[in-house]
Amino acid sequence: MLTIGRLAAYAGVTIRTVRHYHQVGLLPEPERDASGYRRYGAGDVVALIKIRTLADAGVPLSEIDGLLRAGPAGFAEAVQRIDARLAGEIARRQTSREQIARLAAGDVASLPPEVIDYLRRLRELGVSERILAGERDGWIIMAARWPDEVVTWIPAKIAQLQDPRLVRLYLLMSEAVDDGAPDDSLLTGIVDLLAALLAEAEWTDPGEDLPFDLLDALADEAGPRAERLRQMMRERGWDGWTRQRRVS
Amino acid sequence: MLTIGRLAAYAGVTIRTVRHYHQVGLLPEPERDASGYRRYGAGDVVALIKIRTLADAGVPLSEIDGLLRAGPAGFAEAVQRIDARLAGEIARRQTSREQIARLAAGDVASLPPEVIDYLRRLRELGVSERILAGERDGWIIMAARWPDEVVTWIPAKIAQLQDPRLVRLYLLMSEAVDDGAPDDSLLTGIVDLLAALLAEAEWTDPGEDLPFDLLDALADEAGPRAERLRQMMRERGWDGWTRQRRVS
DNA sequence: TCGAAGGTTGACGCTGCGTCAGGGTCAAGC
DNA sequence: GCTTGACCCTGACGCAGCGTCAACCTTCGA
Repeated sequence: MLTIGRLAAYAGVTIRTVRHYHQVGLLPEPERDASGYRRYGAGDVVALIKIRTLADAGVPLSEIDGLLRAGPAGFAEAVQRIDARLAGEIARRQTSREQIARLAAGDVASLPPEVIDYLRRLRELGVSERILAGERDGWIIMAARWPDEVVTWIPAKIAQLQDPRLVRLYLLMSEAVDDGAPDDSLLTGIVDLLAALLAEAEWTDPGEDLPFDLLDALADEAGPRAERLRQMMRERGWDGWTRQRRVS
Repeated sequence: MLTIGRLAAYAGVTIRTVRHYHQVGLLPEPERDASGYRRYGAGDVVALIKIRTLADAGVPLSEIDGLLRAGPAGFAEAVQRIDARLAGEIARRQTSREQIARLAAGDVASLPPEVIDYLRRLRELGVSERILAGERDGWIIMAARWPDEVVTWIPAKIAQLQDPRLVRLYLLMSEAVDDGAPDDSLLTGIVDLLAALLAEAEWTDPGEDLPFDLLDALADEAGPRAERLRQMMRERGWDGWTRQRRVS
């Protein structure tokens, strides 16, 4: 006759595990001795080992009882199911590993390499890190919702960078955000340039259902200076950030 | 300004998930409007997407906050840790798959192939399934505790099967357990044969710390007939099942 | 004005035990 | 007979990451 501790030791589990199996009905409660101790027999050792064998193989406890009672056919079928589940879990973790590998390479929010490349170009042009962070946030939102489309927008964005006036705009804005207290002439220069570019060409509109309001809000959240610029633009008849429209 | 539902939709998560992140402090609670609704900004969308990116990559929620605040070095180190954890989980599940593959082939309690082979030989000799089940249970106990040693005992066991008297003993016992009410002459024959074999040669003793008492108990749990046999053996001066000793 | 759709807090459920609290029991040495 | 240490008992919370009620309030469109 065995105590619960010796039983557990034979099967290589903890006492708590044995009691848990009693609780869920996986292992029947044995007789008690006069002092209330559980007393086990050799058959319990075998039963417990069988349970552990299946549990170690990844079978959920809730299915083990059925498996032990199943015939060869049911057993084989259940084994199939469990193997498929394990395979799925492995696959999920493998994609996770690829994901975090990409995260380690890029930044914290896995963007497609094309976007990463576009951001790199901006940085090389001397655009401020603050502006870059805002750009990246915008792309993060877009990439989350349209992961396949964003990469198709990139060539046009890169082509736009050929225009030295746009580059100059970016640099002026960089100066504005990095300078503690930019004078009004800088802001005026930005607005002039922006208005000129807008007047010249309608921006290519990549789609109607895109969350421009959200991206605009993102820009506005950058701080009071952004709002000031927006106000100045509105005075010249333009509204919005990511899709400017003529107003008034 | 976004409601919780729209925020959740942007990030591709459920409302419950967003609230959970608030609860654990992963995402800061936003302002409320007059009616108590949470109002989110675009920055929250970005923050939530970043969180989900890491969570989808298998990062535990408790580590995500630290990761988002970490510098490149800390980030890389954390990524290393998480990747190692994922690799471990994958490895565990792969061994699980191998395990259940073996279970599907053999029986419910993965025994080493040598033992499976030994049991197959017994079955081919015509030994009863009931006896076989008992034998298998015994081997299960042994294999659980001495997985490496059991395979070394098998050759001797197989060699013993060359003795036609031992085979005959097995068959007589099979008859005894399968027959509803075996007559005493059958039991006497078993005891005679067993005593003769014992008298002739000491069984090879595979080790001192083996749980003979447990195996004996296992045999006894087979039912009253086993106890009867043991009693008859004791009358002839032998005790125990798996390691018989002379008594008196 | 009404109903559907969306929001609020609070709480339990799931897996497989680990761990703590607050005891009783057994065997051995003094 | 007493202490000590190793066991055993029940009961209950905790863990990760939400899903899923329940019971109620708000907003919006017809």
